[in-house]
Amino acid sequence: MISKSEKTAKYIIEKVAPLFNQKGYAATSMSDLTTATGLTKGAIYGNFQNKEELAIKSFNFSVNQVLKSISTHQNKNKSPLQKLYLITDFYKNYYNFSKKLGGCPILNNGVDAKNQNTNLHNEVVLIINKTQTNIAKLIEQGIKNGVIKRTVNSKKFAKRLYSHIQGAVFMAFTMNETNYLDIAIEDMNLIIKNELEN
Amino acid sequence: MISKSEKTAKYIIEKVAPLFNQKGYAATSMSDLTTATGLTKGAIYGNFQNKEELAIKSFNFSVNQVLKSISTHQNKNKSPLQKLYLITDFYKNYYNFSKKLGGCPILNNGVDAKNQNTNLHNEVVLIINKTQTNIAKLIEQGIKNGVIKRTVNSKKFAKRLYSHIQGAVFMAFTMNETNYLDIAIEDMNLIIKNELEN
DNA sequence: AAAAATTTATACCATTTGGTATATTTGTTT
DNA sequence: AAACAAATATACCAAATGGTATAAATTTTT
Repeated sequence: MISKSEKTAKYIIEKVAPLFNQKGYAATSMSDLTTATGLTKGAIYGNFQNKEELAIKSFNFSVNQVLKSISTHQNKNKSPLQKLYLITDFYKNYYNFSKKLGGCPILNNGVDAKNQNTNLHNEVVLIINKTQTNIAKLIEQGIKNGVIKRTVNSKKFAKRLYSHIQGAVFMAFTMNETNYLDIAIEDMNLIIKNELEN
Repeated sequence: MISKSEKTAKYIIEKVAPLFNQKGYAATSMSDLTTATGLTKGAIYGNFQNKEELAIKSFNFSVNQVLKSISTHQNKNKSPLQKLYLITDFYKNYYNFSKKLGGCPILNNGVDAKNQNTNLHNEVVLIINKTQTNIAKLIEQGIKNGVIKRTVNSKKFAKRLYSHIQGAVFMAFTMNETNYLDIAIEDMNLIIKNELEN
């Protein structure tokens, strides 16, 4: 059975996550949160210990939106190599997708939390490591299956891919130009084709 | 003759720029600024209209530190192609270099100002456009000199290079791992060699 | 439906926020 | 050195900050 507070806790996070994502931890005030939810401080502090806990759960909520969507997208193909192409393909629409979340949660919280909120920052690092590990695993699978060159350094490639994508995400958002994503995707697809494929 | 206030204005900016860069505009309070400078609000508001003006001037100060350093580095060679290599080479030490500034001002303010401070964000866009134009000009010079392939799209390449670098800067800082920069530099150098050089 | 437990709203707290008016100090001219 | 101007410090402002104690309302259990 789902309790009342579990429901409202979820409701609060949904309403509040885009705000934290846009404005950052410190710049998002309690009054921002009450107006966004239409609830009072009592309701918020009744469901979360403090602002930080809410911010971290909001970040994880936003990130999970992204991860779930990537995962769904990747289910279109079973080949690890094609799953890699589906990652770059996912980011074709990432500007519009993440705009609904208030921007890319990894980028925004990575920068915002860096010198402000250690716990939140650790959360970001965790997610990045997790994602990179997943990419590396795909490559190792591809190597096993014989579709990816045995010489490829899986961890290094994961870093390359992630770094490349996040750079394009940053540029797309600050310059308000989705073109940056297209360019990076083109780049990555070529790299996968030329350097990975057997 | 340099006036007293010009001196202190400069002093304030120097002391305050890293703070704004680290914490962001909204999260940097006036009391942060007074403690960092050892001055009072009176002194600060006597030299700057408001927090925003100081933040923008601080950003430009930080960015100029970067631009001047790149420029000096580039003076080591006159060939436009070599000047491109000197850009990627500059970023080899960018982690330690920009750490002194409180992080990469472009990255930090690009993300922070995006949904918070339009004027500051416009400043970031201006600098990025300026830098990309400079890169594009180098390529066009290289084409004229016959060292760079005539087929290269200078503006597109500038975007690629900038995006690639900023991605590595983001990853290096959030993951606290300079390795990301090395990987991106290796990548870019190869791209320059394989796609640009005649 | 009554009682108990949970959840939300209200009213408050000390502290801090960006900003200003004015007094005091400092530097510059005469 | 006196008079003037410029720059800095002090004292203040209303509004907003994150957070809490408690009262009121709502669920849940009996």
